[in-house]
Amino acid sequence: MNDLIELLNEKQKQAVLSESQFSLVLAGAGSGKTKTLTTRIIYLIEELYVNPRNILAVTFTNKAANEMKERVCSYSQKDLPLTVKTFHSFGAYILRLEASLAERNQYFQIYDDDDSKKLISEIIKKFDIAKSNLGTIKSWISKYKQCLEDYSKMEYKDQTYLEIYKRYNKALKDANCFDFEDLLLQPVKIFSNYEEVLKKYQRHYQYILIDEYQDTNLSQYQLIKYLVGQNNSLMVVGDEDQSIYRFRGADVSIILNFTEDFFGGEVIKLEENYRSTSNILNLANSVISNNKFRLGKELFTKGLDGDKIILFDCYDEEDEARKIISLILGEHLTYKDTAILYRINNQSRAFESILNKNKIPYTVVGSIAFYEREEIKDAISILKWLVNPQDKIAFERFVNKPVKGIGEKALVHFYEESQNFNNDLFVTMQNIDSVKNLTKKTKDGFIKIYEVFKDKESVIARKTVDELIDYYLDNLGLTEYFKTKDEKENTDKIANIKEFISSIKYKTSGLDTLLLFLEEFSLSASTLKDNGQNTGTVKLMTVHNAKGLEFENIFVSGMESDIFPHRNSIHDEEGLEEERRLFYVAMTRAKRKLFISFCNNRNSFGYMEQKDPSKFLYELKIDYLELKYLSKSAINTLGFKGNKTLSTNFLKKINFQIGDFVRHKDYGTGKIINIKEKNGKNLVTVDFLDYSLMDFVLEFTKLEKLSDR
DNA sequence: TTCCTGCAGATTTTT
DNA sequence: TCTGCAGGAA
Ligand SMILES: Nc1ncnc2c1ncn2[C@@H]1O[C@H](COP(=O)(O)OP(=O)(O)OP(=O)(O)O)[C@@H](O)[C@H]1O
Repeated sequence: MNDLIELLNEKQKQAVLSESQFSLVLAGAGSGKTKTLTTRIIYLIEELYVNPRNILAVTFTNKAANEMKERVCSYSQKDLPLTVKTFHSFGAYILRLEASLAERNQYFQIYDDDDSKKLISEIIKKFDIAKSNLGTIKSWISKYKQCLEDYSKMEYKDQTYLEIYKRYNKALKDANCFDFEDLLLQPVKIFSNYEEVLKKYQRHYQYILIDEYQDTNLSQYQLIKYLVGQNNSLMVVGDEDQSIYRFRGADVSIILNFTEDFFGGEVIKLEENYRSTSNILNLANSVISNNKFRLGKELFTKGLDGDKIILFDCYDEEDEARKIISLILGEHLTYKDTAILYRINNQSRAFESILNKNKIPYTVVGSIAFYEREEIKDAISILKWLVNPQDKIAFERFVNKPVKGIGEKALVHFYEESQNFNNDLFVTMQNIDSVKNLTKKTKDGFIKIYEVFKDKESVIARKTVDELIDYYLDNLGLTEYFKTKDEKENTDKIANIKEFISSIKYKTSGLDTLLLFLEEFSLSASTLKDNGQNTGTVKLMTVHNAKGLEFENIFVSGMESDIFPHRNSIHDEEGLEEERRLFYVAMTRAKRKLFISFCNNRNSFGYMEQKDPSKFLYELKIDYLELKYLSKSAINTLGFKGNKTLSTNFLKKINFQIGDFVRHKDYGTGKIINIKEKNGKNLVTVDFLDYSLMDFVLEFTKLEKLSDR
């Protein structure tokens, strides 16, 4: 144990050994907050002989939770029963045990945003509300739950919304489901209503530790406030400059008010950064210091200056991807130590396609796109409905697929009758004769479904999760349905299902495993596929997803106005400052090399749009920058007077040779017949099939290469 | 009442 | 480029 502690600096040690009941570690990026928290857990177990059962550690993502637990256990070299979860998975865990106190049973399922939206859209049909308001209402409801149903906190007040809210919750209850916000709200309600239950959990979790406390929202805070009783110890760590989840209700003032909320709390500040070179740190600091709403803090490193940060501009997003690739190859960056970060998910497209073309292995981290495919959602819905036959949203995904005459109206009659059977849709099918107004065809459809599921209990007991998916997709006719679709529309649905099935780790049969699988899927679908096969790949992710991570080499891409800061966040100062914090988080992920790029044009909905550099780029201090790959015009625009010349060498390296076939957006396909230098740029001559010869300045033109080498 | 097709409109960030 | 859904055919 001492060996571990000796590796820490004085401030970190102070935190690990702290005897205060409440303590806050407030420190900048890369100062070892997570490491300190983890070491403290080990210290509690190994030195203070705290029973691991009595420890609750809360992390921001499930991945971080697994890693933290893994670290603690590997130090002790055994599987310890400590609880490391996200707020949401902790909430789900409590609800699973106390479901009846929240009017559910233990088989409840968790609705994702899509499911919630479907439920809401059913409800607003009965109101005079346009479909286009669905998104607004969904976020209103989320917000209302996040602030613990405090109507005075809602900016927009509307009695109709409240009425919808009531019906929505009733529908959730009838479906025996919770939405994501419920996972926090309902435990808080339980704790406030049932004192003896609260006491039980207070006794259980004597030591509570929370990472990334700056991104806590009110319901999470209240949950902790309840859990921390007279005798509980609490340590939180965070950095107000890294608060980036305001859109989810995160409130920085919660961390700033810590010493008042938890009276007498000790505050420990870590000021030494162990992650980044000093150029990276200084550059990041030059940006974040533009924020007004911050405490301001010291952050230094004893490390090397390191390389200067390379700032470069690109013609468009594909050019950006190509340049990043040539930098990765040119600078000999190891794939696995390299991450490309971006503001919005769809920026990954260009990177993926160009990385693919160049056969560079990559992993998109935290992308849920795969799990949002029709076939995957259908498979999951079947499983969800198997354990929870009250779930209409799940039922509707497969009940009429392939078509068997069960439409909207038929379902209305069916659901009406289901109320007499405790909303159990399986039992309702069993009693299909009592459903009125069904045509013969429709009724036969229901009977068909019933036949497939009538022995579901024994099938669940017998089959593993992957076998269940296979079995029911086959029997419901979905496999056949997808096969036909694959052929007709040239999709890969069957292949996707195969891939999904093979990624399932659970290999035992039975209801318990199924429940476990579904809970993990609902809470962290995006990390499911992270199965160790991703070593040796370049990582692609949003900046939000990079929170808490570190890489040797970081590319921060798409630093353009409207994207970063995002156009929807620039209307108030707080939004803008949050975007700046996001940029700060992005830069401080880098240990050794940092690259920042932006495009002068970007495709959006098939149109090429001209782009301006992000306003944050003007805040970068030139002392820490390497501008050799930045175009002259960009140097002028950004007001960098360094006046370095553009390296033509760099661009040549990327690609084009005489003899290459290329495609131009307007002129079609052609062959490069000449390349020459002109004013420091590359002038290419292309012989187009449908046009005559054309000259282009390579740097200013989008030419797609058709053949490789 | 169900099914199919063409077209308008969409993209912030996530547990 | 992709997707959901309105509107009309069956
Ligand atoms: N005392 C130390 N000596 C050497 N390395 C350290 C020390 N403390 C932390 N580190 C290293 O510094 C890096 C950053 O640590 P950690 O991720 O815990 O920081 P953090 O404050 O949680 O960062 P962030 O807030 O940016 O997520 C890690 O690689 C960690 O191993």
